[in-house]
Amino acid sequence: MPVTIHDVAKAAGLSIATVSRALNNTGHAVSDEKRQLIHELAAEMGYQPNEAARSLRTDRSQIIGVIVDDITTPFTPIIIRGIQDTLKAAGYSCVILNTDWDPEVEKEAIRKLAQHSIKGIIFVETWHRQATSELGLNDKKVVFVHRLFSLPSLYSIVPDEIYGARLATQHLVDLGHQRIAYINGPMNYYASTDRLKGYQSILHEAGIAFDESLIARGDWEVRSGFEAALRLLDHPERPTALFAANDKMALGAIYAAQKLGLRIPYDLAVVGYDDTELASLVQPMITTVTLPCYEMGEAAARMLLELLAGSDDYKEEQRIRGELMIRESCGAIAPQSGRKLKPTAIQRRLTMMS
Amino acid sequence: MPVTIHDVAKAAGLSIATVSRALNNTGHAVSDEKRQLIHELAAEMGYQPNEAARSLRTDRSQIIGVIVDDITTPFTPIIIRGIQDTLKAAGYSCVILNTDWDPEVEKEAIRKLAQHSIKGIIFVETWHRQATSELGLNDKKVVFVHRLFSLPSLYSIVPDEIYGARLATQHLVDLGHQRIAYINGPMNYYASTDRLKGYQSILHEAGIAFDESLIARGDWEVRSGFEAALRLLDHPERPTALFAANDKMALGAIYAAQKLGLRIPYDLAVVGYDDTELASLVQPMITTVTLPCYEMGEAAARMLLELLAGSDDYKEEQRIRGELMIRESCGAIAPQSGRKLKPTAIQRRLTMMS
DNA sequence: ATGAAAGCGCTAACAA
DNA sequence: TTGTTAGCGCTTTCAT
Repeated sequence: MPVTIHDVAKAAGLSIATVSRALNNTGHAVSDEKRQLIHELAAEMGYQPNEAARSLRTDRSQIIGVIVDDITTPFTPIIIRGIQDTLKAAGYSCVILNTDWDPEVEKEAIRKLAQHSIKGIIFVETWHRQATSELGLNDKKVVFVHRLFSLPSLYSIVPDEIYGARLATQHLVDLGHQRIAYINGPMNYYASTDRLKGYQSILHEAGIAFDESLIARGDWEVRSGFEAALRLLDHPERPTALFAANDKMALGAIYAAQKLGLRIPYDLAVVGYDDTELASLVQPMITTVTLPCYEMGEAAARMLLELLAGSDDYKEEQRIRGELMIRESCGAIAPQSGRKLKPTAIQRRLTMMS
Repeated sequence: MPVTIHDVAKAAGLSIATVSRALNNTGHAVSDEKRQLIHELAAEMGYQPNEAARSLRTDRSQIIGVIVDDITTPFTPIIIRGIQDTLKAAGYSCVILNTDWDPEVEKEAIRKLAQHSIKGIIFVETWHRQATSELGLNDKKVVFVHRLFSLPSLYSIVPDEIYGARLATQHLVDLGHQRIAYINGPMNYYASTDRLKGYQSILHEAGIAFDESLIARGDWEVRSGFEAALRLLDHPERPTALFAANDKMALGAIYAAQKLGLRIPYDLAVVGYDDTELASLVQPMITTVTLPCYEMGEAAARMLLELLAGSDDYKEEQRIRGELMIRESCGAIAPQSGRKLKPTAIQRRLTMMS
């Protein structure tokens, strides 16, 4: 039988009201003496306030719902960690619900959360965003992270795809490349359209004419990168560099180049995107741009915390920047590039392996 | 203002008790007519029972706590999905808490869960198992999944490592290999000791003498597999096959072989373990044994459900079997192996790529 | 500064 | 078959 506030009150010879006040650091005055006594007793007796009773009474819990579409992607768990760490520091816990891209399951999840006098909800990569307006969720605070398809919206955190693509492309330009091919992802992803924009903007700034024939489209998978690169490298004026919209397609491109007898990075420099584990595991290790998942999670949690704290100004969509991870596939650390960068731990490891 | 049971009762012209009984399918009799009316009304009004009130009253919630050590491994999210899908079908939701291998955080997590009249807890890969006995968790049902270091115990679900290693080794033996090297993981993992046992048992059954000089140890990372294989392949009687205790080390071994000018799988057949995404992404694609994460999650959830249903017989540790994924690195599908297997979709894809 | 008491929404024992 | 009611453990007015 768990110890209740009554047990503590009895032990202290005080009323439950006083115990509650002492323990909750409410504004209400409690003499230091009794407060101290109560705290000691509570700790000693192992008193754990019953959260169900507390939230029944106050209609607020310290729980945030996190609804994710797919917990098995490489990105989602990291976003969750960012959210959880930030929220934990503020005294909240998370209920994580996985919807598996099923709008019905998502509705059900929202219903579940609504039952629990949840304070707010963070949607991760959620498809069925329209959920907000439905389901009497109006009063709850809602934040979105990592929008994949839907329109830009208030209260959301997304990666700065344009910036990331600019980083990648600029790096290739800095390395002296003029003919830079680009393998894009499927059309309906923001990651595709924005990364293309970033690529184009750097080309423009560098005074390099945009060449449609240097663009191909894949479906994020290795295979599609392989096939796209095969076509791209068949170009009469073969590109000397290639930027792929994700690491898997970059890997496919590397395989294609190797099949054609081209050496990476000497005959073709390759840069990927996402910085998935893959990028630092394969040979050559892939230079890539990080998707700042952890930071996105943090930002989402912070935004929700602000909302919860009563800040009622509209929150604009917030873009989080990733960074360039220079590794082997781009040639930046190869001796003949003319530039010697201080090798990172990963780069040193690589050197020893090859 | 959310609609309560009182609102429904008033609308139906009945007492709240009747509404409660109708909605909860309790044993208590309710006339079909009123039951129907109540259900319609509840749906129409969007009635959501307040879970806090319900669990305050009944001291039981439909929530299961899932405590994981590291949500960012490739395995944990899949285990979670297995747990969640199974539990959801039984009407439970999960609270997922990530401890980041910190025993203090774990204690805190358990405390948090205890406050919420949680029904049971599933620990995933948890280091600090001793938690069970502490913290007044005695009355709660607890199940463990994927023990990494601790002793075998009741109420736990683990992968059948010995079986998996037997699968891998037998495959190599079937392919005609006699000198099969093995790269093990760190000593303190069950995955290491048991996979070694499986390897040895097949050798024994095949009448192949165990040769200590064919064994090396890595730390699960690519680099260690690379170095281990370099040593192993330097053997006067070079092994013709190599089994690595995980996919990353298998990849390292492949790199080592390639560096030595050996062709995979012709000069060296390689089999990995875990079936991480990596295994089907690299060239050559790695033959490997699956770690049945989803099934382990399912089994854990089922075990907890049984416990919750009142089954009070002790549950022995349950071992879940993975399966062999035949791909390129072992030579089983190469023409000169003398055996032609029906290629899987993945294998077909691979053929097209090489 | 402290206590008494109401009541959050619900379930279940008891009455009718 | 239905209704009345106590009370789960807590916070928070209102008294004192």
